[in-house]
Amino acid sequence: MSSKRKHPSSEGKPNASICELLLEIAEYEKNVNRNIHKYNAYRNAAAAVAQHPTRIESGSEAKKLKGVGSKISEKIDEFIKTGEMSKVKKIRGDDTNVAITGLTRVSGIGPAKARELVNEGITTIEDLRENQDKLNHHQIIGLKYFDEFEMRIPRDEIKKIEEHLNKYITSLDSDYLITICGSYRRGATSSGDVDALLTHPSYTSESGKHPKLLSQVIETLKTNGLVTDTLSHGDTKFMVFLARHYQFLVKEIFLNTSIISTKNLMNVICRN
DNA sequence: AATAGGCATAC
DNA sequence: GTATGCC
Repeated sequence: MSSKRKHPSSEGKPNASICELLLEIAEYEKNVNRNIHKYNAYRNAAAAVAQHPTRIESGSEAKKLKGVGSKISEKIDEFIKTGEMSKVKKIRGDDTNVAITGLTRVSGIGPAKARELVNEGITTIEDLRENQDKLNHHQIIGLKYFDEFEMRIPRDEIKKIEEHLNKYITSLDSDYLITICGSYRRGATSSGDVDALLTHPSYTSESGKHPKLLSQVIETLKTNGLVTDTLSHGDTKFMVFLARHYQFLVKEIFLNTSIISTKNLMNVICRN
């Protein structure tokens, strides 16, 4: 009897390294070459490879998978024989690719903005700090909290955030309810951000929009020091940074939080 | 694993 | 108003 327990490294994902390399090429095609079709092709191939239950032994074996054609199977073959893909080696050494990928780490900067900046000679985060006039509000906040944005948020801390959010919004109206969704709701032990759903029994999609209500909520969270910066703010959805004070107030960290509408709720809840 | 839709911005 | 980028 082979163990019931999974062996994540060997048994679980036998082709993980091939998969990762294909995804790296996919990102390159999207971000640098604006080639969404090649991007999709590499993503499809990576998904097929990831799904394959046994270790792929040759390019021709890979080619049998739906989504893996001649070019990608050649790359897989090269990897199996030499331990690397020359294409990946090349894109890792491509200055433009490195710059674009780096700038994309800033919240609010996607491939299009990153390309634009690189074309102007702005290639690093340091360059960005000198050229904030080229950024919109969201991107400036993304740069300001660059490090905080990349932090993971432990589950038990999100639980505390949920309590704080509920405490403050119920002081506005006791019928408000905050529910944390996203990866937290799916049981993750840590999350990249906090997705919060705000509901109230009297304010539904049937009862029309209530643009003032969301403004009140944000105002309250600001007054209590929980919200420090606003990235976007509409009638039904807003994105903010939340401040969380560590013990002794030695350190503050900021969390990217989006408060989502009932429509988006379906997106958040349905992915499992 | 992939997608949907709200908000910001430029035109 | 419409299109695009971003999350």
